[in-house]
Amino acid sequence: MPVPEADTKPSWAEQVEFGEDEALPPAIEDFDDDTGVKTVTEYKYNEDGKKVKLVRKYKIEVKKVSKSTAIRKTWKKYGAAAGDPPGPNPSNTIISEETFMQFVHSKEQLLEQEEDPLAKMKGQKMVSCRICKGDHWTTRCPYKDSLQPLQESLDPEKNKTEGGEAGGPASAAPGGPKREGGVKYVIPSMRDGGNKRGESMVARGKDEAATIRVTNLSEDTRESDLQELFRPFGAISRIYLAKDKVTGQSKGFAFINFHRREDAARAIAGVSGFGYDHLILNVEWAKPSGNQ
DNA sequence: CATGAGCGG
Repeated sequence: MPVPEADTKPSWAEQVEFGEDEALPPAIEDFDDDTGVKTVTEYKYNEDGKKVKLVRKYKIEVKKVSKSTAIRKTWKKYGAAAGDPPGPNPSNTIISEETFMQFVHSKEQLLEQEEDPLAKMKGQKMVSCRICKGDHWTTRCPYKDSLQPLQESLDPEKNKTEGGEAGGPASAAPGGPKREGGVKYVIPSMRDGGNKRGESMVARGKDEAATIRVTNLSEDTRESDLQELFRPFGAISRIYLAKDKVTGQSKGFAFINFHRREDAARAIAGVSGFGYDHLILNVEWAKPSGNQ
């Protein structure tokens, strides 16, 4: 007598004993492209321990996906999910609301967000150049001599009456008759927004950074004496001998501006420690004066 | 001993 073949399916009682997840058939998803209705069929146990079939229908808003997403959708499932039907498996996947990410495009932006807004204010002048928008006064703009005359020559009238809108190279130049087709010249270092931070230091390197300070001057030293003393090192653009405003008495130190920084450097090397009158001179690079 | 003055917005 042949033994009846054992049923390959576990009995209902066994299924219960195995625990809920064990025996549940996988969920089935079906999507109708025409109606946009997704049907999800899944099996669960309700509170009474009864196995129930749950059919849910969703009206799906069909969205366009990116090309790379579309390609990913063609991938076959693998590993533990190899046997799953297409689409997300509700037993291990939750479709939630769209999550938006804020992308940071530069490190500076990131730092600005993290730093205390007040922290980055300290030591900064709240000033914006009318010519190049740099953080210096218009009168100190490194491009004052090149950019502004150019703007004025392009548009002499409008530039005079400027004052409504803040006029930079972008907004001041296109005011005239040719504004639509007019090409605004932007010097190379200022293209693409420029680098407002680095540029002022570079510009300073031209004249201001060629300033030396001489201390330990005797009180009867005059500007003309300094001129004689430093002239051999190179062309001097300015000499300032600090004096008391009312008495005119020398304060014993002076600033010498050279045209070329190398000359200033040689002057420091040559004159520092030099005996002048009854004193030994001290010469160093000058620091930029206090209020700029 | 010691870091000018002036121009603006």
